[in-house]
Amino acid sequence: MHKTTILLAEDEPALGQIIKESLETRDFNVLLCDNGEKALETYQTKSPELLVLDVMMPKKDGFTLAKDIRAIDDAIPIIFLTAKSQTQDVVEGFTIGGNDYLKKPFSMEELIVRINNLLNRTKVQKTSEILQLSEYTFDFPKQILQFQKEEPIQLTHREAHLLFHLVKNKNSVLERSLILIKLWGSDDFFNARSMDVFITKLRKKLSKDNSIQILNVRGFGYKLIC
Amino acid sequence: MHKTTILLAEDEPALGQIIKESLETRDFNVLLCDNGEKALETYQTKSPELLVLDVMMPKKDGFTLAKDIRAIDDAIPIIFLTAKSQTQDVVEGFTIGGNDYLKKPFSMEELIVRINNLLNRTKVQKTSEILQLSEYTFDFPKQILQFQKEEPIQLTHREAHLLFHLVKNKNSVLERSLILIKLWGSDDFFNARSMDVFITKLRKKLSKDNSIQILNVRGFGYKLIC
DNA sequence: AACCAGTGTTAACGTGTGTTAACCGATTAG
DNA sequence: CTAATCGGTTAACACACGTTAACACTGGTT
Repeated sequence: MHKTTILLAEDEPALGQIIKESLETRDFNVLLCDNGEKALETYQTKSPELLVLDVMMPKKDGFTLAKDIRAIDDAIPIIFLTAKSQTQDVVEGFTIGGNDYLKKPFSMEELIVRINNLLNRTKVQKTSEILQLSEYTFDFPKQILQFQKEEPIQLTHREAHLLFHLVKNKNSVLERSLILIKLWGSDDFFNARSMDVFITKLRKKLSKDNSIQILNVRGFGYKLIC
Repeated sequence: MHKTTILLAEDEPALGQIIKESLETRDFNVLLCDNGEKALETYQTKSPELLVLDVMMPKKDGFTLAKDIRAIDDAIPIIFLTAKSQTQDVVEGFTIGGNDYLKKPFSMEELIVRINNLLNRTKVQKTSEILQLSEYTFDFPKQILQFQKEEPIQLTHREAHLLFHLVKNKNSVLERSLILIKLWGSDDFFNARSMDVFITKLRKKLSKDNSIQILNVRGFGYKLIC
């Protein structure tokens, strides 16, 4: 599965690391830079989808950096992290287009909310949600599974989601309880039975290619190998 | 020059007055209400362009109020003012669409930035109600659906509205009950059957391009993908 | 008034999806 | 070896949704 890549420019190492880790637990891919120049380089080489920029930074401050990047890409969402001392006028001038800002100190929840907010607005159909599974093509948004050039199989919503999570964690174990909570809302006996049924269904639908297998790891969960 | 009208719902008189005056110096027209019910009334009679709602209010809290108003208008920007105690989950659930939130205490600059931010966004989005759907062109005001250069298909009022909401939420799930309340006024058995019929009609009319599909999400609603 | 076309609702019936149950085999602890 | 547990499979089931057609209502036309 495609992780959204976020460029984080923050010169204070401790804070940068905390934010980075917090975002990573939320399943973002985070590129941490400790000054504006590095951030610009990283932006150009790694093409992140969203920027979180500290305003006060050595080498190149957040606003100047944003200006430079805006000259190349005027759509990418930018979130500024500002200290109290920053004058409001400057901030305001930048809060147009895909921009937002957060005043330090802020909670991680606030940052995550703003990130998701901005991402939702600029979200376009992600080609990366069409996944290749050996000889199968799995289009998650369309809930379609196609073996080679055969007639595509329409998956149900549940099937698609379950498969999606399996693929996301392919070749590593996906915990039962995790998926039960995510798709069914709670890990109880009945939901677990229901999930078994869906595993069976997916196995059948994936049976045309025997290099793909959904393996059970007793007591832990499932592992999709391919 | 046209002043933007903002509805401010805040039960604490002192704070409400401060916010009102600050916004007025920024050339906004402010309608101050000290509870949710009054705010709903004011909304209906005065048609403000943006809402600033305190979450904790007597009579009708900010979230409930927002839900009610969203049923009528799903585009109007809403900013919630939340106390620290508010759980982040609830807040997050509301920070979609035209919503944002501010945690108390906040500075006036912060509020003004967010207001301008949301106003700018909705302005851009509002420009065109002629929507492109893969190979189809959908002119919502004219209720016309055209596939490539073929003869345009005239949609009925209901069809156009239903499609409009699907398109607006494309690639994400549009809740059944939401649309039932918005288009039919209430979510009951018969309206639900009626809606099914319209989904069928739309599917037929959109069938020329099979990259467009209206997928059902059992128990939740529909997802238009394209 | 009688007719008609267009629109939306209701009804009847059919299909699809997810849950539950029943039964079974496999694995592991005692 | 035996019992307990976990997972696999199939089928039955309930109910959400799909489809078609008949019906009712509206407003316009003759």
